[in-house]
Amino acid sequence: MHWQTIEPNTPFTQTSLHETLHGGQAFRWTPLPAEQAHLGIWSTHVVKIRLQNQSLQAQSLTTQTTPEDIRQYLASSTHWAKLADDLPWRSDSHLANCIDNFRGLRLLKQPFAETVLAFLCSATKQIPQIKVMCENMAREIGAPISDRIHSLPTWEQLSECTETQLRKLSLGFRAKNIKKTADILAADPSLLPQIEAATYPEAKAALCELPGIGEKIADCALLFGTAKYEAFPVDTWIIKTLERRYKATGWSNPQLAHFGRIHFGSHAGYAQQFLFSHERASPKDQ
DNA sequence: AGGCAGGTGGCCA
DNA sequence: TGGCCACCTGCC
Repeated sequence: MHWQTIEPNTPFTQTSLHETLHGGQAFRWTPLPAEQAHLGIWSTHVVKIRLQNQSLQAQSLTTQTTPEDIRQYLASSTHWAKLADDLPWRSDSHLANCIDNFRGLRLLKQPFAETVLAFLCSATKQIPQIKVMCENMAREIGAPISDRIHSLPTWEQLSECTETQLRKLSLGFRAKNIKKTADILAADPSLLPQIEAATYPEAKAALCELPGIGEKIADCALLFGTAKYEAFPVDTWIIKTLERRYKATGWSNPQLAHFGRIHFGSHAGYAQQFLFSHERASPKDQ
């Protein structure tokens, strides 16, 4: 059990690492202030991460976890600085400011099935509540993987629960959607892998067929779970940003999504994450 | 005490 | 299409 270097000369700053792990892409990370580190859980992995002297280091608490598993989750081989430079910040001073404030921010590549589940929980919920729902599902349904730590349940495991059981996990009205989606996904285990392999428009259309998944949740699942960076989730935060800073007052959500794709380009979802982080951190700042 | 929160789906003009 | 509205739950 020791610290291993995951990325020497990492582009992360403490701020952008923190925002990447705790800013609403993933819901199973805990800050460890005493160690200046972060503890996270995905799939069957339990990992501590810290930034020290421009080096990103990790410690696996599960024996089967390799540095390559961690690099894949963190999308370490993606050239994030180049992706950010390709965004239209030269003609968009607000975007330039957001990129500056969160230099090194990136999009995680989480297990797709877990991302779909977490964002099915996200409807009209804030991050702390989504975390509680994920922990409840893991504790009560998921498989144990480490000392008092459980994986998120698989869709197969969820399909074996009743809606009533799920409601006890403070999922609220989301329980019905999760149950119905679980029945569909358990009956066809190839569906999510097929969606992940499809193009963005095909994948989004297929996801929106599932109960409780509309455009916003589909875009989040594709952006954070399949690395399809053209996905541009239109949520309450980005609506506020586009209204106030891009003068898009009174626009419909599809109009806002269209604007995002046109203005920010093929990696609009990456731009969205910078705007989202900035808006969340300083909603009133001009 | 009541409104609101990283939405979606149904219903009605 | 566009505008309600219900839907669980917890926090301010």
